[in-house]
Amino acid sequence: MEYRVLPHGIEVKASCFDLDETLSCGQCFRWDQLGPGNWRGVVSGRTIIVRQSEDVLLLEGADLADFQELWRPYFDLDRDYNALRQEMAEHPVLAPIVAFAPGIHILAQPAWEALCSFLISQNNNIPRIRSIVSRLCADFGEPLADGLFAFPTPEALACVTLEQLAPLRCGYRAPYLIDAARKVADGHLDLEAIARLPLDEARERLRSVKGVGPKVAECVLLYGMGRMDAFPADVWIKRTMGILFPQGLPSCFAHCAGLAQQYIYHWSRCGPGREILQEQSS
DNA sequence: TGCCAGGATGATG
DNA sequence: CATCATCATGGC
Repeated sequence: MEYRVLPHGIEVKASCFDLDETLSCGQCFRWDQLGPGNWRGVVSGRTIIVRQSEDVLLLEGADLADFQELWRPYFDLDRDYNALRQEMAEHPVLAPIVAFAPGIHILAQPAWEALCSFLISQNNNIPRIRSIVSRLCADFGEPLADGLFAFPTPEALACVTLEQLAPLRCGYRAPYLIDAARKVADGHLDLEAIARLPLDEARERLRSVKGVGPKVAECVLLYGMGRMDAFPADVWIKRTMGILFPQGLPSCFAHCAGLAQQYIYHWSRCGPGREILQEQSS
């Protein structure tokens, strides 16, 4: 991964990365598409516009410190996705799935934001998740420039009442958010520490939050805690995604099951997987 | 109108 | 341990 500092931002050469695929595949809910290869988002209280043409990424307005501390890990620019994709492309079942969206990276989102986002996501659809998260930030997050808002802190949400959350229209999930906020704010749930626990212990800790079931826990682990080995392939991919692997699971699942899961999800939602899975189930 | 959407929960066989 | 109704909301 090469990069250089420009007066108006950071330019990165990122092979095997597609901005549109990465930001629209359903792993994040706070990016707005301004055009093809052109997005605006807020991460960790910082606003940015990102453009991509070919394999060149432009982080508009970011300085070197921003890049090193935030955007470089956020976009997971140091992982060898070429090798991962190649490994998956050798598998007969996984190959067409990976080929549908070969440029997906797993974003390293803030754990607290991931927890809230995927609490809201349960039994919900992506456009509505986005609108609820947007209202959550506008109502309880710190205002930034251009009418944007930071994601609200756990402390800010910990003292909020159900009545105050009502305008979000997030339904029965509102008490889940408050429970999570209180547990994080009072130190009962240390997300930084949980991220470093063995996978099964981290799971168990996350599940202590109301509304965090098997699915949400894996999403927080993968998208908010950098655990690429989340979504255990043997119990998850086969059962939940409805994908069968007659030749057995490819070896890459051992260390990047989460990425494979995201590929499969995107493919089953937007790609030919929709029809294929329907035929299988009927 | 009924069904679905990045599910989880509590009750019941 | 498996199944099942229920939960709030909005789009189709």
